[in-house]
Amino acid sequence: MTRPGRPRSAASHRAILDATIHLLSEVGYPALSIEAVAARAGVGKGTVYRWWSSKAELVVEAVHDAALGMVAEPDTGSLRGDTRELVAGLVALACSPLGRVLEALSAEADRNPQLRETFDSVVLARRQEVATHLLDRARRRGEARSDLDVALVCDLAVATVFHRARMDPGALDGGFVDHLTDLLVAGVSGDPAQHPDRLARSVG
Amino acid sequence: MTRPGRPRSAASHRAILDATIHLLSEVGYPALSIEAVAARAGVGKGTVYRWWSSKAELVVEAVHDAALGMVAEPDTGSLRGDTRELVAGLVALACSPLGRVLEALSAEADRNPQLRETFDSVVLARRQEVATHLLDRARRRGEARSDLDVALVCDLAVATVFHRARMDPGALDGGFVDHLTDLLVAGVSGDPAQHPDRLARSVG
Amino acid sequence: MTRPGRPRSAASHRAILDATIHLLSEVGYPALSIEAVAARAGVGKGTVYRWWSSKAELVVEAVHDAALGMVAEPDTGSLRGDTRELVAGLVALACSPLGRVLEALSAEADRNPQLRETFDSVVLARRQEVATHLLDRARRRGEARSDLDVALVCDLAVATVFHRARMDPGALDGGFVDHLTDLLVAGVSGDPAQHPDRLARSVG
Amino acid sequence: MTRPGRPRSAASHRAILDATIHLLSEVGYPALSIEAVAARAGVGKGTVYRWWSSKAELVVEAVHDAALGMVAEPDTGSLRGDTRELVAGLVALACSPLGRVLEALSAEADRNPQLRETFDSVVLARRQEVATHLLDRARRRGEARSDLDVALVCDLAVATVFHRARMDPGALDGGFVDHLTDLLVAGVSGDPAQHPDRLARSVG
DNA sequence: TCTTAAACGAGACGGTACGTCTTGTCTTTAG
DNA sequence: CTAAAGACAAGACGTACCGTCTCGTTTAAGA
Repeated sequence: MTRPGRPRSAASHRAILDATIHLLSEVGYPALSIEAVAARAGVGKGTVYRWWSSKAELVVEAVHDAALGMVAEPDTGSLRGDTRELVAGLVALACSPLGRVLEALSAEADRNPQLRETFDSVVLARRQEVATHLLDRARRRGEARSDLDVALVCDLAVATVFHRARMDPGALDGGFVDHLTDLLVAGVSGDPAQHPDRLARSVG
Repeated sequence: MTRPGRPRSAASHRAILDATIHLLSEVGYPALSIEAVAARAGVGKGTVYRWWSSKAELVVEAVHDAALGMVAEPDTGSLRGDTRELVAGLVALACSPLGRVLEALSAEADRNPQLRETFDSVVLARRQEVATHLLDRARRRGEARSDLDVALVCDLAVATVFHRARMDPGALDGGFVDHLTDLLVAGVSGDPAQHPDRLARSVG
Repeated sequence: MTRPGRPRSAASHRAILDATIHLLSEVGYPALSIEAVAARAGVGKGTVYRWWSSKAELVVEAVHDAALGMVAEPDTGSLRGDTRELVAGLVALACSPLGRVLEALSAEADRNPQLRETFDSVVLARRQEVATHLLDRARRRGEARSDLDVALVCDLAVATVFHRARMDPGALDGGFVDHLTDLLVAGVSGDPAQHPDRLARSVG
Repeated sequence: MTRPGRPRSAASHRAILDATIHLLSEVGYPALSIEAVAARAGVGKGTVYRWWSSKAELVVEAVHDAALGMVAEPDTGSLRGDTRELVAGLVALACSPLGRVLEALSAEADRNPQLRETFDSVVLARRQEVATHLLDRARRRGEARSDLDVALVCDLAVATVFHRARMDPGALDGGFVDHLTDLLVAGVSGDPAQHPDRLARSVG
C-alpha cells in the first residue's frame, strides 16, 4: 500500500542537488539564490520549496550528498606517513570543487548552526575518527605523546589547510604538505616533559 | 587654498565607519548593506556612495580604522611564555567585537583580494613580525628548530584560533590556549632529526 | 456488450457541471479555475481535464445544461402585455443564479467566440424567435411598425436588462420593467413617418 | 518648503498609465498583470506599487486619464439629429481603443464597485447630462414625451451599443446607428396616451 | 556680506530575488 | 481504462532592498 499520487521525481531531486553544489562553488553561499538553483536545475521554484524549506537545508543535503565516502583511512606504518596522507587528503579536498563549497560553508558557520554541523560532520568528524586510530597506532609504536587533544590536532590541520586555501590557494603544494606534516608530527611527538610547568605537575 | 563648496563632514565620516564596524559584527559581511550603514549612521545613502565606491572599500577602511595598534610584543624570556601570550592575544582578538568582523572578513577573503589583503595586514603581518623576533630569541636560547617556516606557524595559530571562534566560540578558554600553546611549542622545538628524510639530509 | 474498463462516472459528470455553475455564479468566469471546480465537485483535476479540454468548453456545457427550457412564449393579446412579459422574463433570468453566470459569459464574449455563441443561443436566439411571433401578432393587430429590425429590438431589451443587472442590481424592480416596456412599445409602435428621410422615401 | 527627496517622475507616471490602457485593450482586465504593466512601461514593479495599491486603483486612474473630454454636446436642432449624434458618438467610443477598455471595465463592474463607478462616470454620467439637455430642448419643441426616465434611455443606448460591440463588432455601422436612432426617437416621442393603462390612469 | 559649489538628507527610480500561490499538465497507484 | 492524488514547470503575486539618481537645503570658503 503506497501513497497515491505522482511520486517525487528522482530526476528533479538530483538536478536540484547538483545545481546547488555547482552554484555554491561558483557564487558562494550568500549569493546562492533558490531562484538560480531552480533555473539551473530546469525546475520550478515551487519544486525546490516543496522539499526544502530554506537555503540552509538545501545546502546541507547537497553537501552531504556530494561528500559521501571521501575520506580514506591511511595506514602507512609510520606516524609521519599517516599524517602526511591525512594532510594531503585535506589539501586535495580543499582544492576540489567541493572544497570551495566547504570553505563557503565554514565561512557561514558562525551564523548558522545547521551549516556548522554540516561542515563539522563532513570535514571534521570522520577525520577525527581517522586521526584517533592513527594516533593510537602511533602511541603503540611510541611515536606520540599520550596527553593529546585529538580534536585540537584535527582542528589545527583542517583550519590551517582551509585558511591557506582561502588566503593563498597557490601555496597548497607538496612543500606546504611537507612543512605542515613536520609541524604536526613534531607537535604530536614532542616530549611534554620538556615543559617545566608540566614537569612540575607530573612530579607533584 | 582649499576647494570651494561645503567641506566633507567629519561627523558623517566617523558615524559611517562606526556604523560599518557595528553592523559587520552583528550581521557579517555578506548581509552588510550600505542602506543599513547609512540608516544606522543617520546619513543619506548617497553620502556613503560618494566616498566609498563599494562595500569592500568601506569595510577595508573601517577595519583598518578600528584595528590601530592592537598587537603588543611579548617578551617573557621563554618560548612557551611568549607563545602563550601570542596565542592569548589572538584569542582575545577573536573574541572581541573586531574579532567577529575579522572572521567575516577572512570568510570573504577568497572572493575579494582586497579583503584578503586587509585581513592579512591587520591580523597576520604584524603577528608574523612579532613571531619572527620571538623565534629568533628562542633559537638563541636553543628552544627552537632552525628550519622553521615562520609564516606557516603563524597561519597555524591564527587559523586554529579563528576556526575555533567560528565553530565553537565557547571553547576559547584558558585550557584551549594551553593546549594550543603546547602543540605549537612542541612543533617549534621538536627535533627534526626524527624525520627519516631530514635525517638523511642532515647526515649527507 | 459493454466497453472494457471502469465506466465514466455519471455522478462525477453531474457534480462537475453543478460545481461549475455554482462557482461561475460566485466568482465569475475569469476567476473560475478548473482546480476549484474539481475541489468543489470532490473530483481529481485530471477527471475534469479528461472530459473537457478547456474552461470555455466546460462552461458552455454547464450553461446549456442549466438553461434547458427556460423561455415561455407569452401571448396576452396585446403588444404591451406580451412585451412586459418578455421583459419580466429577462429580468427574472438576470436575477436568477444562472443570470449571474450569463452576465459573466457576456462579459467574456468579446474574448471567446465559443462563449459568445453560447450566450447567444441560450439568451438571444429563443427570445428572437419569441419576439418575432409576438411582433407578427402585433402587426396583424396594427400595433407595430412593419419595418422593424427584430434582432435589434431583442438586443435592446437584453442588453439593457443585463447592463442594469451589472451596474445596479437593486434597480431591477417592477418599475424598471414598466418603464422599459413603455420605451420598447413606444419604439416598436412609433410612426416612422415622423422621420423626414423615411417620409421622403415613402413618398417617392 | 517642499517635501525632501527626489520628486515623483512624471515620465514614469505617464508611461505606467499608457501601458495600462494599452494592455487593458489587448488582454482585458482579468489578465492584466502589474508585472506586465511595469515591463511595458519600462519601470520597476516597485514604482507601480508605490503609487497604486491595487490593479483596480491603477485601472481607474488610467481610464479616467484616457477619457478626458471625450463627449461633445450635439445641438442639431432636431431630436432625431441630436439622438443620432449621441448614438454615433457612443459607437465611435465603443470602436476606439478606449472602447475595448471600457467593455472590459463594464464586464468587471459587477465584481468591483470601484470599476462600476469609473465606467459610470466615464461613459454614463456625462452622457446623461447631455441627454437631459437634449430632451429638454426636444420637449420645448414638442418632440418628446414629458414622463421620460432619462437614465433609462441612456442605459438603453449605452447598453445596446456596448452589447453589440461585444457580440458582433462588425455590425456597428451606419445602418446600426440609423436603426437604433429610429427606435430611440420613436420610444422617446411615442404618445403614452396610446396606452390604455396609462390613459386610464391619467383619466382617473 | 554675498556668491558659489560641493556635501548633505531624503527618497523615488529601474531592478532583482524573495517565498507564496495557483495554473494546467503529467505520472503514478488503486479500483 | 478511469479515477484520485499529487508532483511538476511555469510564472504572477506583493515585499524588501539593492545601488543610482535627483531633488531642495545647508554650509563654509572666497570674492
